[in-house]
Amino acid sequence: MPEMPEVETLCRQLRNKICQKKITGCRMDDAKLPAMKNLEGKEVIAVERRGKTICLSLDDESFIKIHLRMSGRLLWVEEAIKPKYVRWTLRFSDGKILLIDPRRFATVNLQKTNRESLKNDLMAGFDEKRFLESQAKRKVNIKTLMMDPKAMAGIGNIYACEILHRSKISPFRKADALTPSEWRCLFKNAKIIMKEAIEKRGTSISDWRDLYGRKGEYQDELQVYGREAMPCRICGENIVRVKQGSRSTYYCPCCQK
DNA sequence: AGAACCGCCTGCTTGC
DNA sequence: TGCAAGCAGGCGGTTC
Repeated sequence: MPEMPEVETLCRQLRNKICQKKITGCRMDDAKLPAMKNLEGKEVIAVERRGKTICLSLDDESFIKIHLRMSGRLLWVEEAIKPKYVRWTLRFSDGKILLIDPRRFATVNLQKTNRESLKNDLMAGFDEKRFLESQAKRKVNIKTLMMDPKAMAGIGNIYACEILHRSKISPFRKADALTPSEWRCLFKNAKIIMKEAIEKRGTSISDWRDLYGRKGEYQDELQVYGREAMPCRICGENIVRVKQGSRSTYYCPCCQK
């Protein structure tokens, strides 16, 4: 499932592929998605990531917002092929972008404003002081907090598990019990892991593919996610999986306190 | 107000 | 083998 590194990978590839190009057509193939009329002739002037949202800025000051949710993918296609589960097509003169989404959770829409904040995006304008003022007193599990998009945008289940493991913090700890040095450690490792995962073009543990259909390589670096009953690469203790809310959390009971 | 829970979706895996 | 149940989970909305 696409999280920040995967969405960032797509944004970088989209930027190279469609900036300064004019849209030549748009087609919805899912009645759930809103019709987006009169896109023909508009030019894409920028591609931005805000949390896990992809923003295509157009030359008339409107924005196409794409959120891939669980199973969404974007694929650049130049030939006349038609994969399964195509929900939306955006055409350019030299090819087209397909939104492929078996589970139909992904959303696409046209907006007049770009109001997603960057202040809670770890790799953009993240404001640690502001974050701690608003979040550090909360009585939720630290892992739940990390996955709250209003608190920390872009972190999903895989990277939340990985960041906590590298920070040696138990996923059961309440946010209001973390010490200042633990928060610093968490922010630092989150940024490091995001950077490493972006360099590897994301984690293809299941169906993630980049704009050109290629797998990422960060799945080879995972320390805990998907490694239930396998030995921790740090201490050798078996990795444990538990349910937190409705989500699987993987952690090392020996390393993470 | 804040924490917990629900519903949207459907392909794939597991169990009888 | 076949079918049903269970699972994957981001996130906005609802409930407690």
